Amino acid sequence: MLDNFFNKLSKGKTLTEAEKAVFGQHVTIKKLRKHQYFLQEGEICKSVAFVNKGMLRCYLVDEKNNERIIQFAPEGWFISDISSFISEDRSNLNIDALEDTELILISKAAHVYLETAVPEFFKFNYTQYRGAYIALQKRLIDMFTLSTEEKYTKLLSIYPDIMQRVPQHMIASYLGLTPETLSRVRKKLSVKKTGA
Amino acid sequence: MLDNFFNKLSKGKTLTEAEKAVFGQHVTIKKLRKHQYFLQEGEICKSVAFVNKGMLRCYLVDEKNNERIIQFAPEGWFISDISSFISEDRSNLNIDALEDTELILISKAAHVYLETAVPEFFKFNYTQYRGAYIALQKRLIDMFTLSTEEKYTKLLSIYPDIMQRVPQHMIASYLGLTPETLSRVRKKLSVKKTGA
DNA sequence: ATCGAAATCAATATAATTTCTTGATCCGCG
DNA sequence: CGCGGATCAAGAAATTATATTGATTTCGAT
Repeated sequence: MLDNFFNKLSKGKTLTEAEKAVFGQHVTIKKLRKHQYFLQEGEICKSVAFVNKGMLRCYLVDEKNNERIIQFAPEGWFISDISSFISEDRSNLNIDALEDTELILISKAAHVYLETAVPEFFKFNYTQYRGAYIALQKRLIDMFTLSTEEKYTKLLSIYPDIMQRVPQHMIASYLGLTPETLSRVRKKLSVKKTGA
Repeated sequence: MLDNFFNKLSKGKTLTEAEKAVFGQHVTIKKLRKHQYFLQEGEICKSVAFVNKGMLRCYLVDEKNNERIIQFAPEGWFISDISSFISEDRSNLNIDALEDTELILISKAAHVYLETAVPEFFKFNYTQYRGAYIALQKRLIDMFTLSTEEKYTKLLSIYPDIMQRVPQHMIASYLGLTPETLSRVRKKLSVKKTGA
């Protein structure tokens, strides 16, 4: 059940059976159907979720009422509104399932406990946040420097798997484009390849 | 905003403006998208919902993993797992939205308060439960005594509106039939009408 | 034991909804 | 001005949900 989770955590090192057991006791499984929310605007985010199966998206709703996608999270990824999780105030993000999904939830208490009880977990989180920070910074820079076309092709090359599973209009939303514009960019690209 | 709600409550009598204001303070609005849960198995039901717009269904999942629909709730109806609401233990029912829906939620504290503060509300609930009890008893009797065909036609005649808005396989589930069987019953009926 | 009502299994048809594309037009900015 | 992209509107294409049908099986009541 928790195998994917353990593999992810112990990348490189291995967890002892005792440590695995500790996780087993502090973690809960939750299944979401497609479209179901993990977190809704206004709620306090009570846990960090490891995606064991399926896929989620994290988005916010802007003034004009369109959904702006911040992040996708397929199997093997963690997702949460860390800000809300840590400071325990109301989230302005929404996180919902793009497919039927299975999550492994780590509550705040569990999180705190596990970080001390399993040093490996602490280190893991450290690496995780640092990595996430770096990735986000890159994304920000790309947003400033790349052309729309480049943003899209780069995205494709980094997450080809995700891009296949997600409807185009969500990719557009992730890139900050309208679906129409993305459709046209794709057409242009395919012409490039096909033609001379 | 709360007009439908007040109309329903004050059927016959009229609420004073003061009373309406009291309601306004103790009640919250919640919007659900199609498919979204109001209550999920395992949770404690924290409020009674008045359906202001849209429609919900209440169902349980049986041993064989099929959904058995207990109740539909279109606009103007109340829905909740009263058992869980009153005794505050985990529900084994699921309630979700069949359409985009707007609910008016009455928390337990609000419910208790309002019943004393607004005698009209107390009486209303009294009538409501009594009526619900009677209706349920009738349904039970019908389940025992009517043929499948009769159950279906009776359902149609009592809730023609609901039957139109709900997919057939859910009606089948409500009647305890497979979708195939219901489809055949309907065919037989239409032949009856059309033919000689 | 057997008849009939309904379940089950499998395939297909139909309908509804989502997703994608395209054209026309407009808008802001360097 | 001219470019990149938004907006609006209409269709097309694809996917998913819903409904029907036939063949076969199960099971309780006669």
